[in-house]
Amino acid sequence: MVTILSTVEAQAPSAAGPSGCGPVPVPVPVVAVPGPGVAAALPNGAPPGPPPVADDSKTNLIVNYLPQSMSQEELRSLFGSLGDIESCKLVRDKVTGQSLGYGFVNYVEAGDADRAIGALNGLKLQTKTIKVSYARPSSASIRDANLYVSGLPKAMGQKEMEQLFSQYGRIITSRILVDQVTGVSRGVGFIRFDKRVEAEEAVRGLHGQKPLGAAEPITVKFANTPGQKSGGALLSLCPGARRYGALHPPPQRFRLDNLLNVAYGVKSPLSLLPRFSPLAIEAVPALAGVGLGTPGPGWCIFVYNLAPEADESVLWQLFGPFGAVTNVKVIRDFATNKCKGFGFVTMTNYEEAAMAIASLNGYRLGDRVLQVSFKTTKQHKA
DNA sequence: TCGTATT
Repeated sequence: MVTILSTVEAQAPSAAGPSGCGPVPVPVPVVAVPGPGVAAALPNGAPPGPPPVADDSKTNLIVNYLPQSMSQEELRSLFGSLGDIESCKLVRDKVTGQSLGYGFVNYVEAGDADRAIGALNGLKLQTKTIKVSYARPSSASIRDANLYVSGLPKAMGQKEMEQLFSQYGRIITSRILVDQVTGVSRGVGFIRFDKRVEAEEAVRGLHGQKPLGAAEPITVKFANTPGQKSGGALLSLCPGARRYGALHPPPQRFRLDNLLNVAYGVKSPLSLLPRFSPLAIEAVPALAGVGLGTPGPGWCIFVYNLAPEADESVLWQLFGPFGAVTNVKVIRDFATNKCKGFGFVTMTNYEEAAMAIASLNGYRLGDRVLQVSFKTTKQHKA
């Protein structure tokens, strides 16, 4: 484990991840670094060129679309399974302390950052699909670059909207809101530009304009910032409610086939899943975190019949969709570093853990059938 | 008709 160090501020310029939402292929961004124009020696004899700013453009990741309940420690646990972490920060609301749903992970090694993108981008955690990409260098010029667009033709898709806006700058993300039932566009979307000046230009150029063939003009304005409310009464401040847990949203109805096929590309019909009931013996709320499971809060789950190549990200992918996962561990042979066939997962909430066990026990992962259960306590091991 | 991407 690595001690948390202060985040390095300065970064060399780099490209950001691709535009678009959700799990998308992440090309390794390479952008030429605009160097200083002059290379003259300094009076003090110091070497010419830029000051020795730390270049974390290849180690520092931004993680978006994190579940609301995910803590910084869980973020560290998730990404720490891929390599040593230099720093890790979950961004929170200054007033309430609530997660803003994104964070930064800076690895020691660039190769680990690259692997983390490959392993964790698109990971499903509860209701979210996280996005992992290289962080752009922090700068005031990239803030407040998010636009709200309404009045879009219902037939306009994300791609078309991007085409419309891309003439004004580089698009970081875009989204069109759709009716949850019908899936039809609500005519409302968001465009985040790389630079605020690009967004400003887009407002000037597109607000009140009619897209090609459209009947109505579109509205283009800056989107609300996270602090602003959009509708109902403002939630009362809850200074003490920084820790999730008690007020966890109920588990969703999971589509295992979707959730797991995305992660593994395997076919596994729900009909193959065992359906034993998650027994009630240990289901005494007051006893959560004791008895079964580990020291520390949560429910420890034993996972057996993992492949030798299994790593922590596999366990995150398997259990993350079911609810709050605080820790995962693959047990490896010391000499070979291969998985010894089993591992452990800690989940915060009993109901979610029980659902994960009920769903994943007997699940076929590749050519293996997993055995999943609550970890049994081996007492008195001195 | 406003989900949450720059520490």
